[in-house]
Amino acid sequence: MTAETILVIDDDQDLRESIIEILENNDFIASGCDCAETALEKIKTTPPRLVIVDNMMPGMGGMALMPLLKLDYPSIKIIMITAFSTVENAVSAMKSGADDYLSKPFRRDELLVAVRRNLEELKFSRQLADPGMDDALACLANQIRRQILVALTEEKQMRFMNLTRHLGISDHTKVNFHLKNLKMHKLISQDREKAYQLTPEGEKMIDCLKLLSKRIPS
Amino acid sequence: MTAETILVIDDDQDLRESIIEILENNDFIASGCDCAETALEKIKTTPPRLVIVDNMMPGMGGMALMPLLKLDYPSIKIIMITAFSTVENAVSAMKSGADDYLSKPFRRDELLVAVRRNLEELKFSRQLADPGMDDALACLANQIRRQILVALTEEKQMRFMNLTRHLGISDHTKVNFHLKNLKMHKLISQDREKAYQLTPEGEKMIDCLKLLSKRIPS
DNA sequence: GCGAGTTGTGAATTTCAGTTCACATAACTC
DNA sequence: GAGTTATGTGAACTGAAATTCACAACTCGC
Repeated sequence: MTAETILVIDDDQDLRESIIEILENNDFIASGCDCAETALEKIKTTPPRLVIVDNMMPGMGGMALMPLLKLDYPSIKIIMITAFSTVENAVSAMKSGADDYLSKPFRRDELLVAVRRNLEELKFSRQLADPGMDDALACLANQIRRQILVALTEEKQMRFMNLTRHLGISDHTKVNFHLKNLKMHKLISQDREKAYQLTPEGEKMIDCLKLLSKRIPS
Repeated sequence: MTAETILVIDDDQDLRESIIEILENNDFIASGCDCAETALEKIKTTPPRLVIVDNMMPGMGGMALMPLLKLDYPSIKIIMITAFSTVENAVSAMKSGADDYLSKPFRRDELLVAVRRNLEELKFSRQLADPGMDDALACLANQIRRQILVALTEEKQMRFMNLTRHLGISDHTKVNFHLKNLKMHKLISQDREKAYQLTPEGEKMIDCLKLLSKRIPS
């Protein structure tokens, strides 16, 4: 139902218009911009689902545009296209936030495959309302529990009182409460020596937190 | 304090040992494996901070190893090295979970730069215990609020009753409570027409949720 | 202007996470 | 084996989050 809008940013008018034509012939809603600066203006009023951006442009290049875009509109997918492509360039594009990377010249079906694949990934959002996430998120929404997880990533494993002192909490039963909570959610486990350690799920959580901390400014 | 351990996975013994030597000369703790299968065993007992893996190996290749590794140990950084590198290969390596990508032959300082950069990123974890994250996480730890955010990403903007019906909630004041909550946390805003929409922060949150939903199995 | 639907507020109540306290058992120290 | 530290449990208490209810203002069609 909602429109699959795509913005094509390229200073080469021929290429830009031919990409737009290909997209429109395949039932996408596409529009174009000839430079990164006007693209940013345009996105401010009508943010697209996906952006196709050329690397080499007068003014701000695609490589500089991507971090700006990801910062303000992290859900917009970015496909970078570039003429003089090298491995180094591709790697740094992906690290700068590109979701896909195409070398010029590319075939029309290469383009369409990349576009469809990236739009498909956006559909993930349907799952977000899953009530199963309540538990996971509520479990992390507590500073002490996060501190415990962090302590265990750093020290691999710790005993009870050891951990309590490490956190600087005088009431050991409070720590115990949160340990039980984490254990119940299978984020940490305890061996015969009574030492606590992260489970694989716990490691995943820490990884999630890392991602979040990069994205939540505050 | 905690050791910066690195595992080098390469079937070429000469290259593997020379990489280990470079790393050890620079105060890292490095060890090696000659294939992906034994690497997985080894990681199970002593997980490293970072893995350097060759793409082409007899048995499981580096490209197949990465998703397995990221699934069980998402916090381990992966640097892929490969002899016959192409742009396509680099792009697909990054999409499969590589954090960096080096083409053979590489200079020792290229290797060291990549290793140091990736280990540096791991230090992010120090921030995770930040109490400022309580708010953000608590706000998301509620199904109704997540449903609202998802609805607004899909529909761009919605009025009050419209949204309430969309969620299938009979009591409109309940929805109002969560809307107020989201508004207070600046994840959504309301225009003069009284329609609600996501703020840029709200978009970031949705993006975070998307990341989480990919990683939390449940 | 009237009636129906929309959008909202504030107070009362319920629910549940988190804290604190009092106590118990194991483990270790000398 | 007496004393001390480590580890843990259960019940009572506290407060914030969430729900429900009663009501009010506003807007729109007619």
